[in-house]
Amino acid sequence: MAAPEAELVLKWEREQARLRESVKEEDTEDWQRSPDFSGLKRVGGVDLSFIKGDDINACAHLVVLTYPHMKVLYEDCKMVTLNAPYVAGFLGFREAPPLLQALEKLKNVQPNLMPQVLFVDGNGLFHYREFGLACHLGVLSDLPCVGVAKNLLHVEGVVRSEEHQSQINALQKSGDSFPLATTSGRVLGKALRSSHSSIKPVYVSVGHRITLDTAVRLTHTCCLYRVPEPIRQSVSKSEGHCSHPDPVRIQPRWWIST
DNA sequence: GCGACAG
DNA sequence: ATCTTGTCGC
Repeated sequence: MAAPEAELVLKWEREQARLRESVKEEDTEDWQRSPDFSGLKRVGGVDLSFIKGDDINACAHLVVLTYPHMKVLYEDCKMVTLNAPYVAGFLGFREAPPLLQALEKLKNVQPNLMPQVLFVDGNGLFHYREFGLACHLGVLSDLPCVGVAKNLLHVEGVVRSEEHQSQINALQKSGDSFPLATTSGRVLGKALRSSHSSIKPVYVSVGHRITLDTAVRLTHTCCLYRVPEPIRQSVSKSEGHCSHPDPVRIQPRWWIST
């Protein structure tokens, strides 16, 4: 019951190591060098959303927004069935295939709307083996990608310690950040206070074809709220565009006595 | 040894 | 990831 998982994980680890070699940690686009990102017109976001008791069926969502105004240019949502289980550290094998399909579809129907950078819900290089979902999608699509996680993954000495909490408390204003350094000293990501109204940071890391500093700066400019608009709109738009098993219904409020 | 562990 | 309910403040 638990045994077959081990071989799969070994196979996945080898695959991650192989794909890791293709990750580009540099700014490969002209707009990335510009102080105000001039030349950047389209930013994308991808996400999978689930319904309560079901962890194999999901809605794969892709949105493309204008930059810098964050107006919707394109949105696509499709119900998919996932083949791989959720295992922390191997999100890519579960979520990348349907998201790549969505990108492929966009390329076929509206190639002119292909995003110049993609925001991914999850980590990039800030990962056990420096190959999170954002790297996985980046390498396989060859699109610049930024990983933005809402929760801290415990990577090589980076943990939710009192030290970490005090660093969070020191983030005074939107745009402030601190590096996430492993025991060996390598900075794999940054915790960013992305909005004025939220003290809880997001964890930004390189997915592909972008530097960490550019990724953090770009993420900040795409945030109206804590979560960058491309990802936030993917999440919220999934309702109403995907088929839900049951329509909303009124529940009897049994706790009210009459 | 046990638990922690993106979505 | 997803569920739930109220509460607080601008």
